[in-house]
Amino acid sequence: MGSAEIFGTIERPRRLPDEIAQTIMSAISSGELRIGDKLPSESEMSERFGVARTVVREAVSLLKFDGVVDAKRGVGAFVADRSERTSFRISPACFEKRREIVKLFQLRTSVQSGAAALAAEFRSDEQFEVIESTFEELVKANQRGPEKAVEERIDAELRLYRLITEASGNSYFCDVVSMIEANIQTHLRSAFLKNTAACEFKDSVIEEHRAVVKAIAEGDAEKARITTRRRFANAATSLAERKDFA
Amino acid sequence: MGSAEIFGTIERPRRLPDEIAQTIMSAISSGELRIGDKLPSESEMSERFGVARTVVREAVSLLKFDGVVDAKRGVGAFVADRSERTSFRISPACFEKRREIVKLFQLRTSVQSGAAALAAEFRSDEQFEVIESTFEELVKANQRGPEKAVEERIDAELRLYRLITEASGNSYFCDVVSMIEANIQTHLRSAFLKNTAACEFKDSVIEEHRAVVKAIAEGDAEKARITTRRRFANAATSLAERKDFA
DNA sequence: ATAAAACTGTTGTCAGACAACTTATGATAT
DNA sequence: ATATCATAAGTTGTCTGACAACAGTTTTAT
Repeated sequence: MGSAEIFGTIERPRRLPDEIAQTIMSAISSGELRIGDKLPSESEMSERFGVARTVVREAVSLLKFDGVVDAKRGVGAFVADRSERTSFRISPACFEKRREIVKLFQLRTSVQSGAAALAAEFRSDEQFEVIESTFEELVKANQRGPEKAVEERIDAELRLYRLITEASGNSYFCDVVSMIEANIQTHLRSAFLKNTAACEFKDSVIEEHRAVVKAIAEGDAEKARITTRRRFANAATSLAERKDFA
Repeated sequence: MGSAEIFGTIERPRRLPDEIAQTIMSAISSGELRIGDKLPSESEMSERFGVARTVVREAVSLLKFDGVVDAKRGVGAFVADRSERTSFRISPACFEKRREIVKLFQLRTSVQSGAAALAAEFRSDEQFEVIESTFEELVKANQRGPEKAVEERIDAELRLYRLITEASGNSYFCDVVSMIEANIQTHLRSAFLKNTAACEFKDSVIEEHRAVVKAIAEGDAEKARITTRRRFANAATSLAERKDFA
């Protein structure tokens, strides 16, 4: 447990453009820069931040690509309307607070249950075979005891729901889920990987998984939706009840 | 209707870095560049594409920011694992095909119904008042006839579900929904705005909206989820049945 | 008074340079 | 021959300066 405190959060060598993009972005979301406002010129920002103009350009280029700002040659760069945005991104900075993770779990639950419903409807037989065998792996890992097969268990769990999502036939679900999943996982892992796994190590959890797989086997979209939601809602609850959940 | 064919899709002055980022991105998603592969050096790409290195840098910087590639100084840039990605983005290029819009509708349905459920649970009374009055505006606009208040009707509809999403208290839902919404809307608008609106101009639709609002009023999360899903699933169906849906 | 031209400011692109860093190669010492 | 160290080459990160393309404003010429 102490290891988390010894190392703390790694501080990777931040890139200058990312840093500046974040700065501008927070100025926008804080309301300091409102919709339609003109950003300072690249030269001015380069002076103000004390970096080269190329760095500022890269930063602004990120925001343009996300549709956060809109630049007109010869005029300037302006804060775009929120509805112009073309990306959804999870800022790593938000993960200090447990509330953020709970919110991500809510979104995950919603999306994942929708994916399961589609999977029940549109899966191919080949896809289901892989899903079923992955579930069997999960069961087997679970039988080996709480301490032993932690990694295998988590791995099988992740694979299972990734496969289900892919079976939905909708790549948008895959993209959203994998992104949320990755964020939750990394930030949870670094904090208390084993405890989390051990805590969720119950037969009732396996039964919840089984219900999902069964619903998909039967092609029952509605049941797949409900069972998936139940599973993830319970996961969120058991997470929220952890006292070591900083 | 002809106007859409006369003008076709606008071709805005593409930015070079965006173009190159897309190129690299498609090389990755097509499997030409696999996970862990090293990208050509910036100098080499700048030669191959016939652009300055700064342009290539901006392009790569976009991909780095999205977590699609990971660059190490002194070594090179490598294709990252999919799970490292930190953004979900809808590529505008995908909108030629109606299937893509249907897929987006599926995701929208899932997310929006989850947001409605949360809204039913956590909304404040102030928030509900605004939701209710917006619904009243929608009803009023609807009563003015199919041809007259098209804009008002669409506007009220958008506002209504934006408010509901905000009432969920989870900003992630807002971000995802507003992004999907914007994409669907713009690409639908340009094609056949009025017909779509007129086609969905039925009292039954209003009743579906009313059911959602009622569920939120009662604080019934489950009912809010179901009614919202029904509404959006029907919208998707009526869209898919359009013969002028290119 | 009006129209054309020059000027200014901004974004987009280009070219070259150096710093920081990693890896591989070759030289040197044992 | 082997191990160790110095050197060189290659790559990303940053800096500097310049010019092109474009929009808006001011000045000037008719």
